[in-house]
Amino acid sequence: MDSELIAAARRFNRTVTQRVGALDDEYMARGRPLAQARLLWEIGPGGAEVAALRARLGLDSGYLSRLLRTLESDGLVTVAPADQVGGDARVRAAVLTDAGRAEWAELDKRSDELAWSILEPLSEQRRERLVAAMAEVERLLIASMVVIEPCPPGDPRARACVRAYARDIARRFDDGFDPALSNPVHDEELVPPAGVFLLATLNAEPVGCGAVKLHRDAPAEIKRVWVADSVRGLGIGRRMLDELERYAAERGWGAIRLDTNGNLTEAIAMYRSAGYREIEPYNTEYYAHHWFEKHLAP
Amino acid sequence: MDSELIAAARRFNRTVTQRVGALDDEYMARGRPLAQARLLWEIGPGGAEVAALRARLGLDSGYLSRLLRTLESDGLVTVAPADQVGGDARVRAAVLTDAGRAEWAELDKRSDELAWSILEPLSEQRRERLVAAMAEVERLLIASMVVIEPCPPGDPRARACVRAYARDIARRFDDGFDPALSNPVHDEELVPPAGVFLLATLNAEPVGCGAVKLHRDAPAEIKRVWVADSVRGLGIGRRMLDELERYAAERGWGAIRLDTNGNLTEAIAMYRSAGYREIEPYNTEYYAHHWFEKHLAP
DNA sequence: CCATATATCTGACTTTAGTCAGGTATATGG
DNA sequence: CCATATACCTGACTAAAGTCAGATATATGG
Repeated sequence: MDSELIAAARRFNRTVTQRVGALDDEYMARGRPLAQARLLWEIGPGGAEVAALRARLGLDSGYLSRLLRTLESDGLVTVAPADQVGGDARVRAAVLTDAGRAEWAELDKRSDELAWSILEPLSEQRRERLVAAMAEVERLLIASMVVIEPCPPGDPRARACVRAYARDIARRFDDGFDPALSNPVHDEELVPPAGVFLLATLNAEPVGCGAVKLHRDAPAEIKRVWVADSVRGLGIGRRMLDELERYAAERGWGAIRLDTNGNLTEAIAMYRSAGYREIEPYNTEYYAHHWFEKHLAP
Repeated sequence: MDSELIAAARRFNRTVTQRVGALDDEYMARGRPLAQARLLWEIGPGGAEVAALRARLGLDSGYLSRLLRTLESDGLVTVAPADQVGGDARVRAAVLTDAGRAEWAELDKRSDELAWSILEPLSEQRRERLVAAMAEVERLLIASMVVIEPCPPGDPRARACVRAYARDIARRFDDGFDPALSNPVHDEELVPPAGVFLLATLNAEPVGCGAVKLHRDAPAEIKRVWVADSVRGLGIGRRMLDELERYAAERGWGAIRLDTNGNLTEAIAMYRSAGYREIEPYNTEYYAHHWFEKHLAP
């Protein structure tokens, strides 16, 4: 723990978060209780399902219901069954009324004003620097908020990642990707003690995955490393790799391998920079052009 | 208003302040009501006067009193007359007890932990980048929070600035600074309509000043431009200059002048970059080596 | 000494935020 | 069709946050 870095991060938390956060709330509230204002904002011009609002704002179901009733009786919102095709009749969605839309537009305007009130006193050059630094902080904080945890491969979030992974490689491989031609990976192989499936999430949304098979009497094998576009370039892939290696090393494996397609150039660069060395083919994977191995410290 | 910059600042406000802010509060609270925790934190190991706490936390006087009673009855704090020499017997100060100090240390530790929990998931390189960007955001936000407003030259904050200004130049001039040798500036000259004194404040603390005399039938004259060390390099001096020029221009003056000492090299550079041109001496100021003038657009 | 201002305090109050235990209607797997 | 789960709801409650009108003691200028 570098105490200078920590001190700087603390100063930032204090000055920036507290002050800008308080300003933000003040601008948002407009005489209305903050919870209501936030809810109105979150519903937005396009409306939102009640469950989604609950998740995004982290509210108690009863509390949210009551807030919605208040906004409804103020004529800002209507709550009605969410009529998606073939939808679940229990699910309801909140939609802004005309008055609600006007109020939302006002909040939007005030949000712009707040942002401008921060930038306005600065010279043009400093404005640009501030915005660039803000963007950097934002991206890196997002990176630091990504959590990597074991997850059953059957979990819907895990499935969604694997599907996205398949779509991605189908687009990048020269001849597409037909799972039938590729060596299959079975769920049981990615469940302890045979292996593990790790899921990367950002605010509970899946944004990446990776798996390792712990082969008996053979090096461990990495599979399905994928990172969503939205969080690429933030070091998530590398962290995933580290976690998978650590998992294998902690269980006594001394080496770890993987195969990959020649078109995945950034992935290959990442493997090399992470200490992987190219080796002779150790399997007959149809889509593989390169095979890599890394020795693991015990 | 550049809408791209605004959008970026808004994103920052939302993601960063809301999330980090919420985390911050959570770490701070420790089962105790947040207001109490914040108050305990603000009192700090050195103690603090009640009035100072009220100002810093922006609390209602009655509310603060009650919070202090609660902390007192929890054995964390004692409130007693603030015995400064020759002090005001009404003023009271809060001081942490041993238990309070222990609790404060715990909050301090948790603050470190929170900061580290943000940095920890990142690679060393990204940590450094994040901290650098945080520092940049912080500095520029501080710059943007400085407010420049007219202030009576007799106001204690104005007096404090002028004293600091005199101390500063005394240190920088080759032969010190003796006000008796310098052309005097009287308060009445810095009060409308004869002129104006502008005060720069950061969270109500004075951090800079500047004044302009509106001479009859002669160019306006800038005096006493000073910026506190703590906010130097943030463009405050330049903003002060702009405001003074604007003040004179709006009232019909077409030119503005100033004299300065040759040792104040950054100030001279600033005048030049702001469009001032060196002219012949227009007064007999003992400490002046350079005289500048700028034409003002109507 | 008096009138007025100031620093802090107490008491009485309201609003906001949030929790928890059910209740109703719909969905789902067998 | 039944048991169980789920999505949203209502009612009853608590704690926290904040406001306001005085009360008390001290300061300050005349």
